Amino acid sequence: MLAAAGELLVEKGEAGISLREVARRAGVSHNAPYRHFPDRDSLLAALAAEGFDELSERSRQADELAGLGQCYVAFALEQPGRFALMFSPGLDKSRHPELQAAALQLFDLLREAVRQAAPKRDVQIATLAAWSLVHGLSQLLLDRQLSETLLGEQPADALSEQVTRLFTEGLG
Amino acid sequence: MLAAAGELLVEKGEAGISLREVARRAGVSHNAPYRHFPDRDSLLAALAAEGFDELSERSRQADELAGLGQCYVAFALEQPGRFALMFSPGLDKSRHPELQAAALQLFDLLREAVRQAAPKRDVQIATLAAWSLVHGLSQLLLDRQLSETLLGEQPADALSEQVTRLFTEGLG
DNA sequence: CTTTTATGTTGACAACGACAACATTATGCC
DNA sequence: GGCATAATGTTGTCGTTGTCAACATAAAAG
Repeated sequence: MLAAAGELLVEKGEAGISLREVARRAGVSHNAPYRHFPDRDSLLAALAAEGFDELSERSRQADELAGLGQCYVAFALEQPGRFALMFSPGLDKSRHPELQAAALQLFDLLREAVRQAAPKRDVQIATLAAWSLVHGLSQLLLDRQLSETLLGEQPADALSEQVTRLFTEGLG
Repeated sequence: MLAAAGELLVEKGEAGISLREVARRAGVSHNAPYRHFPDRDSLLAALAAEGFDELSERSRQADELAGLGQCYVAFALEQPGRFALMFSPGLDKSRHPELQAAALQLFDLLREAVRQAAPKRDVQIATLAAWSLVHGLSQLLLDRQLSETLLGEQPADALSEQVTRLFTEGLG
């Protein structure tokens, strides 16, 4: 189920995921998914949680704060549909505890990296700022219409590097 | 139509907007909306464009860069549904030129404010960073599950003030 | 006054999420 | 082995939705 839904997510985005099409791709009847997920939102939540887990896994392999930021932006650009789903306002994290847990795990990682990079700063504020920066940057880069007109032709990873450097310089 | 859709947006969010319910609230038949919008996405695009226009209007009344950032975050918190819609990944801005224009107008405003606040910086990078910061901050604050656990009890506007100040200090 | 245009209506269709009832398979226990 | 229980899959159905087509009406233009 999750594999089929993942394909759909890549092909058509969040709105293109229907339980019936998932079932069709999995080669089962139109109601089989209900034996694994109580409703459509729960399937989406599981997909989103997968995303948080994968991003956490990748983040663990980045050593410093700047690398973690690059990691974040790179993930968003590689898997735009998954990224959008992870922060979809329609998905109420409070009703899907395993999704909430997966998200918090990622943010704990980020907080630790910030703590190590800027021990003198208020960790709360600095973490908030760091996350805001990489998350907002990802969103802007994904919004291709805006990025093309607003930000010339530079490749995305160059931009993300410059922005994150501007930030880490400001911290020190 | 737009008024009825706006109500629905506030009450149930983007996913809760159906053309038929909009028609119902407007007191017309289920297909009347198609005389004004070719499809559902076009109605959403018009709603989103309204949001960009309103935010641009407000931003014009803020004088300095920091105030503009506060303005952005405040708007997102006041009208979460509208804000989410404005940046909904499902809405292809390239297929709705008036939406794209409304969005670009807002970003031009931001760029001018950045140019004035930090004349020595690379305007492109600084604007990108500034937008990323306020946008990401808005998203994090809207994601209540994350904000409650990650950021203690501080009121949102206090957080946004501290974060924007951290950023403007870093610029100078 | 007539023609065109804007707007609204009715009816239909396929797809969807969700529910209920039933069938099948697997698993654990004796 | 054999049987009970849970897990999983299926068929059928309902209400809702987006969208299309055909038709009706009102407003505006000539």
